Amino acid sequence: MASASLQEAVSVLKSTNVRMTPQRHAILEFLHSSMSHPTADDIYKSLEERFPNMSVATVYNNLRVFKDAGIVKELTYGDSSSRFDCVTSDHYHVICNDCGKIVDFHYPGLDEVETLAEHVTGFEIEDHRLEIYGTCPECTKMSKQ
Amino acid sequence: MASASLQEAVSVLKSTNVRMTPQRHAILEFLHSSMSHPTADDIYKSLEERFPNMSVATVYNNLRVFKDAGIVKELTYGDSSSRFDCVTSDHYHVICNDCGKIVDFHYPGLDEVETLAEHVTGFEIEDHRLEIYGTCPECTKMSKQ
DNA sequence: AGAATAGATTATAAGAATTACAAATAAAGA
DNA sequence: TCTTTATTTGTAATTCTTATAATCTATTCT
Repeated sequence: MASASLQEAVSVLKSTNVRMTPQRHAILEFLHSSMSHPTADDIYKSLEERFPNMSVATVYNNLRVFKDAGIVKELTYGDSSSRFDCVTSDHYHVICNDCGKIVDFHYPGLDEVETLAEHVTGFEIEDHRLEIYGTCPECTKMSKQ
Repeated sequence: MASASLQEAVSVLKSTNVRMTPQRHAILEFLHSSMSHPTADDIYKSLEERFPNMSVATVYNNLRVFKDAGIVKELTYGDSSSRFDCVTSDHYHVICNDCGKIVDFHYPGLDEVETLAEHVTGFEIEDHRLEIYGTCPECTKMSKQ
């Protein structure tokens, strides 16, 4: 299942003038296999063994390429590093305010909101971002002790 | 109307053990008068004349104090600076992918999403963030020329 | 009011994340 | 295979944000 969406991502890239390099493939592979919404540095470190000479710049460059191609999303968090998530199915993120854990949350896309925003603001809407914040069960338990 | 919500913010702060200083008042004042979701640096620069000796650290410190008190929200954007928005009524943001313009968009709160997320994930949900991305009318016009 | 206490500000320096740049390298099509 | 052009690399630089310690100011207690 991971390999299917990975193949899809690869073919999306091929359809533009983006070349497939071993580094790119490895980054995509890691993103698709990982359920943990890794940071750029996570990716860099995880590929250190296979690509001892790879530069951090390569990771950032390619994440931007993937973002522009629409196959990867960036989740930003003020001071701390961004996290990256491959676009697979419609899902949102529930994030713990205490420990930072990110849990996927499946919910139908908010098309209605996009449509209304389009009418009200005159923008050509392309996308939206929804995140839900709270305290995860583990941290709740901790704080009650 | 700006002064009413400003007064409210001030009294929220007073109810905790947060002291009201001239700098804090000025930062709050600017946030409430500004419709532009300023960055920390915008705030710093705008108060340069009135407070020639104010430190950038003071701006950041106090924005954090305000965030913790729940009267200010931070909007984060990966590489670029965070923007800050005073919490007034229920509204979301529509953001232009080209020029970065931020437009307020009034929409009823997504309570239903929060409730469902709570049930599905077991989190104690506190909050959510929704942003809608697209191209503003001006940038759309530009690109069609 | 005056002294003590706790909180706030300032200035600077450090830290971390991300990008810019130029040279070297490698992919894809002719 | 050869050529063109995208990509990688390594490093330096930039930018945003925070840590720290000294100074200052507001509040509390007597």
